[in-house]
Amino acid sequence: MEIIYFVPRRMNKARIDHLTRIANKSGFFQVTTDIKKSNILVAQDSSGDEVLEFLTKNRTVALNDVTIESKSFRDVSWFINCMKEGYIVSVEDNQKLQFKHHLPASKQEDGPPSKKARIDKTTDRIPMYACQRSTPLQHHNKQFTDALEVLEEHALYRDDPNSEARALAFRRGSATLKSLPYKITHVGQLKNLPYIDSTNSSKAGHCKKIITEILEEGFSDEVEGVTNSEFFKSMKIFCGIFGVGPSTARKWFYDLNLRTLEDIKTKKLTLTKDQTLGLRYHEDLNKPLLLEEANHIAKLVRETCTALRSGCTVTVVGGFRRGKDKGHDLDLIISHPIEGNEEGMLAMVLEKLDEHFIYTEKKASNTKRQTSLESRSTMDHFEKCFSIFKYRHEGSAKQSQSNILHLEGTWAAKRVDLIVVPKSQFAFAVLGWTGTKHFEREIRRYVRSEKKLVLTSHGMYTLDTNESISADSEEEIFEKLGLNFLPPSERCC
DNA sequence: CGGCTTACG
DNA sequence: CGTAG
DNA sequence: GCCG
Repeated sequence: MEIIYFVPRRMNKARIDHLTRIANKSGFFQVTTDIKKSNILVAQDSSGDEVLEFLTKNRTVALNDVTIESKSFRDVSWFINCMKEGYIVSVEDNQKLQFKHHLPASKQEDGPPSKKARIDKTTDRIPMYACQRSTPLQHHNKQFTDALEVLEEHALYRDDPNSEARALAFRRGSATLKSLPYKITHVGQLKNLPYIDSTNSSKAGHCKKIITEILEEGFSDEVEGVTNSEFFKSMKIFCGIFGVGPSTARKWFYDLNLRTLEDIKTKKLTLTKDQTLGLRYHEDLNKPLLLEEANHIAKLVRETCTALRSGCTVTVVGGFRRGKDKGHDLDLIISHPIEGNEEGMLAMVLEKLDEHFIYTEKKASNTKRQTSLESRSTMDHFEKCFSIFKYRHEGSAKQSQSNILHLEGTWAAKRVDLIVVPKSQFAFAVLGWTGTKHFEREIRRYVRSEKKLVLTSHGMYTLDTNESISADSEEEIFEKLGLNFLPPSERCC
């Protein structure tokens, strides 16, 4: 049983009464108004120094009764977390109240999340575009971003003409929080955050309401309601099928009253080719692709490519390039240091690895395949391929898994995307296929509206005259766009 | 109130 | 309408 | 839904 004292600084009586009530009901907290009897002080929007100053100024306590050594000083977000989890959770570093003279002792380092370049020096505000900010994979506000992304997903499912734009707004709010190098612990910290706290409007927007709700209650009624709704759950299942998007899923839900994966499988529906395969391999395709498996496939493709044409490069892009250790697919860019030497590689590699591919959906590219007559007519010039790859599991000899025996010939279907590009487009393809999806939208929006240029995964062009702007590396593209370079691991918005 | 990434089948 | 970052 |  922890004895806690709520510091009545920046918390009104009603708030403290409420917290006291839920604490005393918890079974693991006892609230006291006698600070000397407490072992944990809980405060809001305050540093440790501010708490000490407040207590002494209000003569709540004699100086020696409360010291840094004798009590634990914690932010109210820790308390809220405990109430949410139903037990006393460990204190995160950013929930320990800070004392200036203790600074050098513990924390100058804050772990993986990067702290660099987050405030625009001229506007004193976090930059508007996610491509101007560092966004690490691991961040401090998952509780809030998960909630906002549920609303984003829900908006995409809804049949409202403005729903895509609303979904985008939720994603932008989420992306702002992911870029913060600290955890949000009180509403005051939301001030001026792009896509969360409007500078103009005085009334709280939707994103801000959700975050506030979670700060105060530990959860959001609206988000919980959406998550548990039959509509959301069914739409999530349906859209989890390769080849099925919101439109098809809505028809199944509303017109045919279907709800579960079983409904889809048993009902004889008219399915597209993608959907048929999406259903057939649903279990495999919805199991995560592990980094080790991805590297194995990449190695096979790389060896095949270099054998076909020496000098060929095969680059892992997508989520794995950003540093993820699992993903839903593998994205590979095939290229060659000599312009033109990449031509025909996709067809060759698909033929060579024919028995590894269950399904291949090939796509051409047009953009500036110049002088339409000669190169256009010549052939099936495909340069993109979305495939389902037959991944054979490795050595069944391993004894490590007690009962699970990997039989020889056991395999799983995995999504693999192959993209072939000439050297001149390589940097743009790498930038365009490394993601995230939101990062791509943001950098393209920035390029168009701030630089009057158009950015695609093939190149960059002036908006008015359509002149091409070349680049040989991602760094060069960022540089030409006036952006600080962000390594892939900091594009996780 | 307009705009919201871009390109492929 | 669906796919991709 | 949020921004200019």
